[in-house]
Amino acid sequence: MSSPKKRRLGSRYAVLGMLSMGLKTGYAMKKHVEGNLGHYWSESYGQIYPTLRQLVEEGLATCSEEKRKGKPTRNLYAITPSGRKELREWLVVPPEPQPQRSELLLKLSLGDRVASGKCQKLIRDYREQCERDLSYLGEIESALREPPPKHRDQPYWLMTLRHGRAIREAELAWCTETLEHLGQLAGEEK
Amino acid sequence: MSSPKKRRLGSRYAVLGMLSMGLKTGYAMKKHVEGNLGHYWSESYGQIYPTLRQLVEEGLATCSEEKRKGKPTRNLYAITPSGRKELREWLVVPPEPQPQRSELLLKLSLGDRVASGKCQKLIRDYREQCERDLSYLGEIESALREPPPKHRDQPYWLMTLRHGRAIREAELAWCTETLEHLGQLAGEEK
DNA sequence: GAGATATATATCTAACAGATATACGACGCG
DNA sequence: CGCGTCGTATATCTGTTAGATATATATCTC
Repeated sequence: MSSPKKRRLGSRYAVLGMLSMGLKTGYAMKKHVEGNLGHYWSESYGQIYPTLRQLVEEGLATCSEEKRKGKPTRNLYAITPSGRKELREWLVVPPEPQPQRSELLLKLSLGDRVASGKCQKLIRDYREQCERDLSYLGEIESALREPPPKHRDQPYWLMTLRHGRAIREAELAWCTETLEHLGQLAGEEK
Repeated sequence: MSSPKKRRLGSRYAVLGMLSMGLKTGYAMKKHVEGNLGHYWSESYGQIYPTLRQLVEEGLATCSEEKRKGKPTRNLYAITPSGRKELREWLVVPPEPQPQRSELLLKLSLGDRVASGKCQKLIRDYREQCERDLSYLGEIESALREPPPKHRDQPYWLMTLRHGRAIREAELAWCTETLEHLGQLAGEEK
């Protein structure tokens, strides 16, 4: 009885979280994910809109129509006290290890099947991606630090940015190391 | 016309890759993923078995029944030349950035909504997970280095292991740093 | 001989990514 | 002025995937 039920429900709490930050429309949430959370979260319309409807059904959010002259009517959502309660309860549950899936590492692990130059290209492309990510993270960080507004969540956002930076820098170093190893491997088989 | 179609199909190529390593049954593949690939790949029976059947349909693999006295009949699979070809073609395609989803960072970014001790617990639990991962990676690595067999893929497997190590060590350092920041935050609000 | 563990196959549900369809206003451009 | 494109906003569809469960037999352990 009382099976543990490991459903993930990430979208549900991501949406609740954005409601708790004051975001009001599904569209705004999608934009926020793309622009600010992209380095550690992703969300699609296909999850956001049904989730919002479900949250309203369950009483965790409310919805009101805003009719605007000339523009299409839009739905404005807001979190309710029970929504805040459920969010807080979820926030303190330690996350279980998430399934890992790195297409890059899967490809690299099968590198013996292709010419060695192809593997090196894979790693070089990835290194460039990491560098692009790092400059993107830098942009978000300066935007976040600059003006005086100081959003209440700012210190926490900085922690997630530092995480992104730490990971990307470690990957950069790994790319360099791995390119050396691949070079040695190519040399040996001459 | 000719839309790019960004289907991921990771399971398809993971299974093809395992066939190319000589793994013969769905069960063996699942065990291999759990025991050796766990740090960068995951796969479930629900993907492995239908994928094997589909590969046979498409001529990328063959299947033969092995009847054994006393034991249930099992299906033995093998990769075909066209299977190897399709695998090699996929291996050299640079992976597109994969969707990121870190439940830990999502929770941390909303840390303002809970008592500061709860956030610190989240990070401490995660740090322990990283330490467990590191010792698990160390076990795989020593098992891989020890005897003389020297599987042809061994050098590539070591590269993926070094990746896992690099990431976990970076996360460990980030945990320590983040715990300090959280401590300062808790102190300020006194 | 009872119960747990390992081998082996198969299938279901719900969660999720990515794409597409629709509609309207604003903006730029020649 | 008309055209295309971009930004706002909502909605839905398809295919991929995670995780759980059902089944059956052999072997190992107490």
